[in-house]
Amino acid sequence: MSTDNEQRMSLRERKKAKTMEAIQSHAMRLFRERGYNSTTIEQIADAAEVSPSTFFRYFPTKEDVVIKDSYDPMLIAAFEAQPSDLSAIQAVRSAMIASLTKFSKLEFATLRERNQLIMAVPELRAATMNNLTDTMQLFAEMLANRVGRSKDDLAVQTFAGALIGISMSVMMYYAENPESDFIQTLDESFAFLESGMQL
Amino acid sequence: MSTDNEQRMSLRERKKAKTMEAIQSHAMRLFRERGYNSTTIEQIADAAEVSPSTFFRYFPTKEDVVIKDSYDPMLIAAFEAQPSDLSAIQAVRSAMIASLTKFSKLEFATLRERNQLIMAVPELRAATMNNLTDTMQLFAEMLANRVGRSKDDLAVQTFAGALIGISMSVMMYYAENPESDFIQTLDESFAFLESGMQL
Amino acid sequence: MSTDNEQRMSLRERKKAKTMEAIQSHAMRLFRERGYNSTTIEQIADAAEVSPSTFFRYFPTKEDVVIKDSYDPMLIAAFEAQPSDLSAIQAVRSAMIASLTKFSKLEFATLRERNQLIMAVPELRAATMNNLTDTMQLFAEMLANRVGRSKDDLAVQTFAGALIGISMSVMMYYAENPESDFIQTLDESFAFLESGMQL
Amino acid sequence: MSTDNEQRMSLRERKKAKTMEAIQSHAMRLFRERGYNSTTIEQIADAAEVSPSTFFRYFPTKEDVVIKDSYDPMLIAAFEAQPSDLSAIQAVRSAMIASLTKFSKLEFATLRERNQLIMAVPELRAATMNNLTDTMQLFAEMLANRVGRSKDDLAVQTFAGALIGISMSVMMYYAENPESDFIQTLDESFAFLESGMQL
DNA sequence: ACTTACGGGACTCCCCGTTCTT
DNA sequence: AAGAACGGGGAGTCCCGTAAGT
Repeated sequence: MSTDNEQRMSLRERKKAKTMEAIQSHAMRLFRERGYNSTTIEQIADAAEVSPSTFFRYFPTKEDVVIKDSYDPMLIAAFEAQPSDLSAIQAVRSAMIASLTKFSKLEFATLRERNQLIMAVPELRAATMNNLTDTMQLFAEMLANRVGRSKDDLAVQTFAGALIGISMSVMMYYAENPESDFIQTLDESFAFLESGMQL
Repeated sequence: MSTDNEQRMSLRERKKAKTMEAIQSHAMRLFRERGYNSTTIEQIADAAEVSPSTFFRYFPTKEDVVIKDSYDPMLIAAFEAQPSDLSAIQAVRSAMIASLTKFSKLEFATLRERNQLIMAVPELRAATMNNLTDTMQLFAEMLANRVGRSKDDLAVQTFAGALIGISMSVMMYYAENPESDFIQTLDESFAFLESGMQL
Repeated sequence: MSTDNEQRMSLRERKKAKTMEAIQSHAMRLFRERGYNSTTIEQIADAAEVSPSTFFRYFPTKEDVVIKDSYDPMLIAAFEAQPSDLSAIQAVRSAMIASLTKFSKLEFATLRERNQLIMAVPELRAATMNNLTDTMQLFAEMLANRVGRSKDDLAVQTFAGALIGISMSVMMYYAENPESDFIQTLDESFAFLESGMQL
Repeated sequence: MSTDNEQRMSLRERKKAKTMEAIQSHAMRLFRERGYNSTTIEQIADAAEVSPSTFFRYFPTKEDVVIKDSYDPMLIAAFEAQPSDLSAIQAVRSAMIASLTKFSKLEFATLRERNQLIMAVPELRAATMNNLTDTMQLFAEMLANRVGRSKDDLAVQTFAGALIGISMSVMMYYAENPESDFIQTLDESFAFLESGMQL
C-alpha cells in the first residue's frame, strides 16, 4: 500500500501528511516502549514536535492513532471486483484474501504489531470492536447489492454479523498466535463457514 | 472480621442491592432525560443520594451502569442443560431461547430500552462490543467442552465468533426495529446459520 | 491605494454588509436552536458559508455577534438635539424616547429577542454590562458638555451612573416581562428618577 | 473583617481555607508582577503548590480569583439593622457607610488594589459588572421588604438600578483617583441622589 | 467504613498569529 | 493583496483513581 501519489499534493497537503505520519509513528513507538495508558498525549505531541491541540486536530481521540485504518475501502473495491458467479461467501472470502495479499512484508509486520497492541489494551479493543459494527453495515450493503436484497433484510444482516464475528475471532487468534499465517487462518475460517460449520 | 449471623449479612446485602438499584435507575432516567455524555457522575450520585465515591464502589466506570448484566451465567446453565444429541448450533440456539423466555414483560421492556441506549451511544456500544469478546471466549469454552476439542482450536473459535457476530447483528436489528420480537428474530437468525447461510 | 470610484466601493461594502448580516442571523438562529455555549464558531461559520477566520474578521469575539449595536451614536445625536431649556434628566429622558421611537415593529422584535438572549447567557450579559461602562462615560461627557462641568466631576459621574443603572434595570425588567412596552417602561423609570425616587 | 472564627473549624476546613487563601494571594501577586492575561492558571497553581484541577475546584473561572467577595452578606446585615424611620435612600446610604467602616487600613489597601486591577482588565470589569446585576436583585429584595412592595415592582427595580449604577460610578472614580477617600466619595454620591440629582 | 479532597489526564473550544494559496 | 488554512496555547469540564481525614 505504498502511496506513490505524493506528487500531486500541494505543499500544504504534503506537510499535513508528514505531520500525521510523525504523530502516528512516534505514538506507536512510545506505546511500545512504555505502554499505551502510561503514554500521555503531551508526550506524544512533544515527541512529534507539535502542540497537544494539533494532536487532537489530527486524531480526535487517543485511540484513533492506533485504530484508524484504510482497510475498508480496499475491501469494498476487491469485493466488487469479484466475478458474479461466486456465491456470497466465496466472494467475501476471495476479496479478503485478495486485498490482504497486497500488503508487503513490512506492512504485515506493522499490522501484526498493531493487532497485538489492540488486543492487549482494553480501550483499543473496545474501539476496534465498535468500528467493526460500521464495517458490518458496510458488508451488509455490499452483500445486499450483490444478491439484490435490502440491507435491512434480516438474513443479510445475520450474514454480515457472522462475517464480522469470524473476523474478530481470527484477529484474536492471530494476536495469541503471532507466528501463524494470518491470511491462511482467515481462509480456513471462511472455508469452515462455507462448509456448514459442523463441529 | 466477625462472620456474624446470616440475617445481618443479608440485611446488609439487601441494602447494598437497593443502593445499586437506586443508582442504576436514576442513572438511566438521567441518561434518557439529558443524554449519556451530558450526564455527569456527580449528577447521578446526587440523584441517588450517595457520594461520587460510592458510585465508583458499585460501578468501576460510568459505562458499567448500563452495561453490567448477568446474562452470561444464565446462558451457560441453559447450555449445559441441553441434551447431548443436539448439534452444537442447535444446542446454542435452544439454550438462548430458553434463557430469554424466562424474562417477564417488564424485564423485556427494560432490556429493550437499555439496548436502544447502548446502540445510540458510541461509548456504550463500544463497551458492550468489548464485553462480547469475553462472551465469545465463554462460548468457545462451552463448545469445546461439548465437542471434546480445545477451546483454542480454530474451528471452535470461528464458531464462537460467528455466534457472537450474529448476536451483535440481532441486537442492532432490535434497536432499529423495537417493535419486532427479539426472541423470534434471534431464532430465525440461528435457523439461517444452521441452514448454511445461503443468500 | 487607488481611491477608485464610489460605485465599486459600495459594491464591496454591500457584500461585506451582507456577509455580516448572514453571520449574525445564522448565529442567532443557532443560539436559539441549541444554546449559546453549545454553538461553536465553526458551526456558525459553516452555516454562513464562510471560514472561521472570516468570522473573526467581522466579529472579534463570539460575544460580539450578539452584543454589537449601533445605538450609542443615535442616542448622542438625539441628546444634542434637545432644547437647552430642559433639565439634564428631562433631556436624557426625551432623547432616549425619541431614538427608540424610530425603530420599526420588526426591529423591536429582533431587539426583544436579543435582549432575552443576552440576559439569559451569563457571558453575554457580562459583555453587555461591560459595554455599559463605556456608554456611561459617553453620558458623562454629554452631560458635562451640557451643564458646563468637567466629565470627571463626581456629580456628573454619579448622574451618569444612575442613568446606566436604571437602563440596566429596565433591560432586565423587559427580559422578564417581554409583553410589556419597553419605551413606556423606560419612560416611567425616568419619571420616577425625576420625581426624587421616593419609595 | 478579620476572621477570628478559625477555631471551630475542623482540620479539613482549615486546610481548605488555607489553600484558598494561598491560591488567591499568589494569584494577586502574579497578576501584579506580570499582568492578568499573561499569568496562566498553571503558573498560579504551581506557585500555590496545587494542581490546576484544584484551582478550578476553588475558583470556577480565572476571573473568580479576583472577583469573589463576601461583601453582599455584610451589606444585607447592615441594611436590616437600620432603624425603620429612615427613608430608603438614607437606609442604604447609612448601611453602606457602616459596613465599609469596618474594614481595617490594610484591608482597604487590598481592596483598592483589587479595584484598580478590576477596572484595568476588561474581563474582570465585565465579570464585576455582571455580578452587580445579582447585587441589584438583592437590593431590590431588601428594599421591597422594607417598603412592603414586590421586588418586581418597577419602582423598586429602578431604585435598585440607580443604586448599582451609582456604585459603579464610584468604583470607577476611585480607580482613577486612588488617593481619594472611598467612603466619603460614596457618601457624597448618595447625598447627591438624595438631594434630587440636580446638575 | 465512608466521605471528601486532590491529582492528573483526555478532551473541547476559543482566539490569535503565521503561513500558504489564489 | 485578500482570504483560507493551519498551528499554538490557554481556559475550562469531566472522569476516575488515590490519599487523606472523620
